[in-house]
This record gives sequence, C-alpha cells and structure tokens, in this order.
Amino acid sequence: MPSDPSGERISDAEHAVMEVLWDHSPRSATDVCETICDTRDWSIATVKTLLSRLVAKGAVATEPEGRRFLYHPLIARSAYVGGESRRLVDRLFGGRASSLFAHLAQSEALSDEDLTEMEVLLKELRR
Amino acid sequence: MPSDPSGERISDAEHAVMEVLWDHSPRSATDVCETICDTRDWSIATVKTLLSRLVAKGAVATEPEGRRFLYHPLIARSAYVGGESRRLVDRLFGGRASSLFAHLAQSEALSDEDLTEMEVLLKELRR
DNA sequence: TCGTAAAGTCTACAGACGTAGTCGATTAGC
DNA sequence: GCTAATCGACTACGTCTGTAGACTTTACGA
Repeated sequence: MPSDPSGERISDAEHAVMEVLWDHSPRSATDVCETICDTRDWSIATVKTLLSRLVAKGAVATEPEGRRFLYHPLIARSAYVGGESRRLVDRLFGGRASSLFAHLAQSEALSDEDLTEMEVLLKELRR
Repeated sequence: MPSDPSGERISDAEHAVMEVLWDHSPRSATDVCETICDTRDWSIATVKTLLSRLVAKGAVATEPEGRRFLYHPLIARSAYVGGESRRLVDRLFGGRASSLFAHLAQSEALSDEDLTEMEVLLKELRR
C-alpha cells in the first residue's frame, strides 16, 4: 500500500472527507455528503470540490458507476496517521516520541485508562 | 501564563519564528533573522512580516528599545505544544493518547531509548 | 551636519484552503 | 418522448500563508 503517492498535503477539510472514505468505500459524492454534510454544515458542492481536490492530489481514486463516480482512498489511513504523527513529533519534540509522551503525561492529558493500556503495550513490546 | 490569548492559529513559518523566541528572548527582528534566515533561506523582510503577524495574532509582544523593537512570546511553548498535541490526538485518534502511542509503537517509530524513558515515566506516574 | 544604514510599516502577489454557485450533460421516471 | 432531478466540471471569491520588495523615518558615524 503506497504511503503517499504524491507528496501533496491533505488539508483539514479534505481529511474529514478521507475519514468518511476510510470508514467505508467506495462511495459516491452524495453518499459522502449524507455522512458529513450535516455535522460539518457543508453543502454537496463543498464535498464535490473536496473530492476533486483529493483526486487531483492523488489521495483518492474514482471508478465510474453508471453516470456517476465512486470514490475510494488511495492512501491508507495508517500511512496518513503515521505521517502526521511523525510530522508533529519531529516539529515539536525534536523527533523524540518519548518527549511527546512526557508532555502528555505532564499536562495530565493521559487518563488512567491510557496509562494502563500503555503499560500493557510496553510489556508486549519488550517481549 | 496565558495559553492562547487570541484563538488564532500559528502557521508553520510563524512557528519557526516562535521557536527562536522561545529559545531566547527578547530579541530584535535582526537577531531572529541571524538565527534562522540562513537555515530557512529567508530574507529579513520575511522575518519582519512573520513577526508582525505574530504580534497581530497576540502571540508575541514588543517592547521599544531605542529606535527598534524587541520581541518576546506571549504564549508559553508548553501551551502551544500541548494544544497542538491535543489537536492531533483529537483529530486522528479520537482523543485517546494511548492510540497515538500504539500507532507509534506499531510503526516502529519508537526507539529503544524511547521505550525505556516511557517505562520510567510510567512508573513515576503510578507512584 | 549630513548621508546612509537599519528598523518598522505598507503593499504585493501567487498558491492553498474553505465554501459554494452555475452549467451542460445525462438519466430516470412519467 | 419529455421533463425534472442529478452528476461531474468549471468558476468564484474571500482568507490565510509564504515570501519579499518599496517606502518612511530615524539615529549614528564621519
């Protein structure tokens, strides 16, 4: 699975559309709109524009289905998420993931549940 | 220390300037330029523009010093970093920091050192 | 004293982004 | 067959961003 065919960045609004497609695809523009137009208070036109831009960026592909298109992601969610996480860690924590973790811990952004889960994960990683 | 007086977002280029000021302030525009103009390949004009925008956004304040201004941050680095981290975790991991951690772990973005540090931190947090 | 270097302010401009309207083609239902 | 709904393509437009030049004032050195 390609991580990011083009190097183009995906904007916030575009990302919201990607989430819909990652959740379930392929879907038509109308389908996508039905899922987010209400919550984001968008018109169908906005969704169409964002989809075209995503296609132009090589992040989404289309397949014809009758008179319309069905859209599906070309980049995996995990690749996107990984890239964004890395960007953040690089930009703000000098590439040290543990610094990010320390920050979250210190700012009390970690719930008890978070801590437990991480302990489990750490044990697994150490095996 | 206020976390973010205005709600205005700080852009990438602006953030680079903030880092310089966080590292050491107050500084003049020229000082800032001396620190980053080379690495980012910017002209002094660019730095001046970014500084004005940061002042307009309420992220940086000035104090007159003779004929010029000295700039210093109005928002703490930790507040900024915290906000950005939270945004990422909210946007990509449904607010669960442990999911981010799991992702970093899975994508092998965690070094041995990272793991050790986190173990130490976790133990501390549990005390 | 006088010019010049430097500081801040204003203006500029192309590209990205958020948001959406219009238009021409097509299709589905009557 | 014809009309109304629908689809994608194209156009629009204000704002934000990155990047920087031009202009104005001022202070310091010769």
